[in-house]
Amino acid sequence: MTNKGKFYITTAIAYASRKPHIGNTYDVVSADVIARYKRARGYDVFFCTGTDEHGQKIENYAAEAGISPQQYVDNISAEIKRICELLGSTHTHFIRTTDDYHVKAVQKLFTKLYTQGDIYKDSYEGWYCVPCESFFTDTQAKDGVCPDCGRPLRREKEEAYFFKMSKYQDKLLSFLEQNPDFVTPENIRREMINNFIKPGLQDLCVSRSSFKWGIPVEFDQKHVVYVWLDALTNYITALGYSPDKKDEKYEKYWPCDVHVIGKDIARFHTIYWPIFLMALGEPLPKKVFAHPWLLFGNDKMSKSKGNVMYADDLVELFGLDAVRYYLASAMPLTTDGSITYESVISCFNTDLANTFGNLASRTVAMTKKYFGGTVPAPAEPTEFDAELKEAAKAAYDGFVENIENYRISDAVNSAMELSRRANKYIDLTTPWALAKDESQKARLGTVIYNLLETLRIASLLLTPVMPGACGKILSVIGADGDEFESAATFGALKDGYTVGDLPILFARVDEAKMMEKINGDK
RNA sequence: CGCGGAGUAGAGCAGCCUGGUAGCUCGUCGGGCUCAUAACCCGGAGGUCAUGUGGUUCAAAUCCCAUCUCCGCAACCA
Repeated sequence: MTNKGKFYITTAIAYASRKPHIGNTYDVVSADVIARYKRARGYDVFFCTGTDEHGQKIENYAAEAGISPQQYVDNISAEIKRICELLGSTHTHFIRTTDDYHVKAVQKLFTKLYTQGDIYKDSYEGWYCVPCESFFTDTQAKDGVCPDCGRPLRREKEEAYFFKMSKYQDKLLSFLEQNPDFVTPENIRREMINNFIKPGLQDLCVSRSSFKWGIPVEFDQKHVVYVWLDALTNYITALGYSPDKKDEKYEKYWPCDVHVIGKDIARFHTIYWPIFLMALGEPLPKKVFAHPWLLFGNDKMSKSKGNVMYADDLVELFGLDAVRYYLASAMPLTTDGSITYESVISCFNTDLANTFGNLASRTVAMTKKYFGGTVPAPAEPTEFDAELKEAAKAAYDGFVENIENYRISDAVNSAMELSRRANKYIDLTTPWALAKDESQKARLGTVIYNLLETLRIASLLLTPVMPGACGKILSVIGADGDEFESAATFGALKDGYTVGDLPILFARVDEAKMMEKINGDK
């Protein structure tokens, strides 16, 4: 496989305050699908995810739990890491903002920005809740009470360091105007330009002195670095970046090819992050992919609504491949996606059990029944064969085109479309009828070969999404070493191989029974 | 008030940029097949594409304008 160069992909780091629900993990799954795909194409992939572990909220939660903030984030971070692994994430690095190398790099970079005049000392003013020890914005505090505890807020001031956003505003605007592809989807870019940049950027508060749980400012120890200068810089510190020395890894992988994030933090990634990098004199990332949210039905998932779904439960009920498939296929590009147990069951039965799993099952079964399990060599093609080959080509092209543009659900659907087409091919060619006529043996061989080959192609395409099931199929039909790009060529499957046993990959789910089980567990 | 989306068959979505017989999945009704996980295949029914019987055009879901409804953002909560 030829090396196509490097590919650096990141997810947003998860805030280590609470256990994440399935919607929070979409980042990781979608980034993992892309990372696996890129690796399969021959890229040297660096895939980074991790946890954001500082801040007032964590300090408060730790105090409630009666443990130190460090103990608290150790627990949550381990839990988040476990969930990433449970979901099959193939990240190459898991960063924690409490990691020593990150802390040191952030301190140095803060000092550098201060020394060069991008950071200055002033005071921060906002609505403050004394019991919660938290500041809130005007919109958050619109009723004059704390959005967390409901008690009255009061106007407070504290000393803080600020970053001069205004200084880089024009540069950022022209960058965004000249790089319309920087943000996907495009509407986010318009929103940022119109709402924030054109009216004039406010300087950003980058330190706090009202709480302690954060990275101390080197030259002014009563301050800790506040949020974004700590969190966003993970993308470069993970590669060993520090203002005074750039690691070899940094030189190799930066700039980032794509930051996968939720749309809610688009502002920080398309405005503050590029500006921080400009100030540091480093190249900007190539793309920010801001995906929509995964809603429960039509509602935002929240504990108080009792509609939260977790990765653990879904994987236990449906299996890893199915959960990944659902997430990859159910998320539209610009509007929010939706998940319910019913929709997962329906997707599972329709796409995975009936269409894809059953295609694999019947194809392998016919190979055994008609050819003793040996992959037959193809003979003279007919028009049905040509149509199937065209469909395979279209599936490959569609998959690649879509995934390269981060249209993951469209990519998945391209592959599934091929499976549907193959099921139709079986009806058109009626192999069971051919089998009754000895003179049709060669024709039957061609049909079975074409089906196995189609199965190989569909499986290769879907491997980044469902590595388990697809890997199993490929190994059973003797194609487990095949490169992704061989899916572009119909006929790459070698004949003469004896197929193995294929277990039921996706056993149909009885919706009523499954719902009973789910509701019983609650 | 501002900014960004969305409004297309019972449900979920695509199509809109680059106008030209309204498409996909599920569901539903009818038929076919038996290799397969009661799966698979074919066909039917079902939409005045939010509204304005608005503008541009030979032609508009697609471009323009106005209105209505829903959602998100509105800057220091990640």
